[in-house]
Amino acid sequence: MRSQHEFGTRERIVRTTSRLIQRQGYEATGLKQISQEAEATLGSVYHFFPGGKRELAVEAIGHGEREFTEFLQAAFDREDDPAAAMVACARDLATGLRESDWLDGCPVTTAALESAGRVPEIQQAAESAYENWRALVRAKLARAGFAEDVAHDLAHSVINMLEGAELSAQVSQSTAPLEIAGRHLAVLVNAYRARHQVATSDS
Amino acid sequence: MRSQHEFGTRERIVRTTSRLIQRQGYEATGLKQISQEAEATLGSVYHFFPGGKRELAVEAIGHGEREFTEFLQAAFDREDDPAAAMVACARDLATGLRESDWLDGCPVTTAALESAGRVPEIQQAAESAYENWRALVRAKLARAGFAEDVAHDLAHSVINMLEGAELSAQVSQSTAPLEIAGRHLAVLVNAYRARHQVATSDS
DNA sequence: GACTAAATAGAGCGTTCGTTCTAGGGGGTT
DNA sequence: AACCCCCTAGAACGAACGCTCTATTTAGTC
Repeated sequence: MRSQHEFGTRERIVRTTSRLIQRQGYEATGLKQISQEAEATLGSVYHFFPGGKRELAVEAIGHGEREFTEFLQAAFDREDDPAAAMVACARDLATGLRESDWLDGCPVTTAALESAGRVPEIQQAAESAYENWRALVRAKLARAGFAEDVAHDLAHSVINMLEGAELSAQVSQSTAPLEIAGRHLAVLVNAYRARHQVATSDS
Repeated sequence: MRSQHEFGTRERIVRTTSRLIQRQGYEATGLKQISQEAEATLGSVYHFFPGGKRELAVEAIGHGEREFTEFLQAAFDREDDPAAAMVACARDLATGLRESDWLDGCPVTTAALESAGRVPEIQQAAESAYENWRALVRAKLARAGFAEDVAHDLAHSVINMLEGAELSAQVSQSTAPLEIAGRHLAVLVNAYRARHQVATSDS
């Protein structure tokens, strides 16, 4: 956070906006605050983003999408078994949330909800983020031998459960929802695996 | 929505605020808009809610909590089997969402995310809402014979999955996430039932 | 060294925000 | 009729909002 001197002005603005939107949402985040915390001026903001706040927010959501994609990818590369990977995801999500004093939830969700049906560009950026995350999970499950339609449906529920659990963890300031989510996702994944392959140990 | 002449001024203000917060969040909802749509004046708003916008928002979230509690209760009364009740919940949620042109998501979540760590009163109101909803699910599962700790954990994941799926459905303007969530919640619930009771048919 | 385009700088626009304030109506009790 | 009190009414405040505008500085090319 402190001193992002290694980044160019444009990148600094995007990163700052992404973090601010993650913590306080789209509406509560002002361009003045962004320019101050990014150590840029209002002139610079409008130079790089002539479309104003909306264009900047779309870019910031794209940044958040990339961030979480890397997070998922790392967990999937570390754990071979999909069920184990879900548990690891939930655990790491809980750790990150606690270490940020319950401030850094999903970098996309808040803006997505605020803008649903009101700011189409932002809604589309959020939809694209969710779709790409689901595709990542789907690919992981397919690689593990799950049928395509099963993997497609499971990917929806994995992302949705993680999303809901993170929201719940943030609001209740507790890691319990995410830990439970990890366990239950493993049970769910193994339930579908058991139907087509061999039985597995439970969580 | 149109013409709430049967309600008193105070009730009209609370209902309008709840609906506006549900659709566009806490920050984007102004007191002027509230007083206009509630057909009240600013003076009335401050008369009933001297604490201003925050006090009104807390009341509105409480109204949203009661609304969803009644929704859950109705589904639980209609369906005896918990797994079937989850499927019904998800289906009805999807129907309501589509019929509102994907505008009316969870009346609590948006404000909860916007205010997490910044507006304690609102965060607490949201936390209390989630806790009460979980208690309802927990009681339903306990009544169906689930052990207390199992019911406690399942209640978390049921609410979180519905929450995440509704968010996803709203952003992608599709009922698919909620339908999948209903099916998967039934599988999850039955997976735990199978461990302690008898095997059941799948979804 | 002169020319050009990119980037930075910040004053100021009109608007809207949450809030405060004082004044005015509408019934009920005495 | 006089009184009181709950409620309504809306003008006005300072602050903050997104955005526009005109300069000025910086960096690269001939």
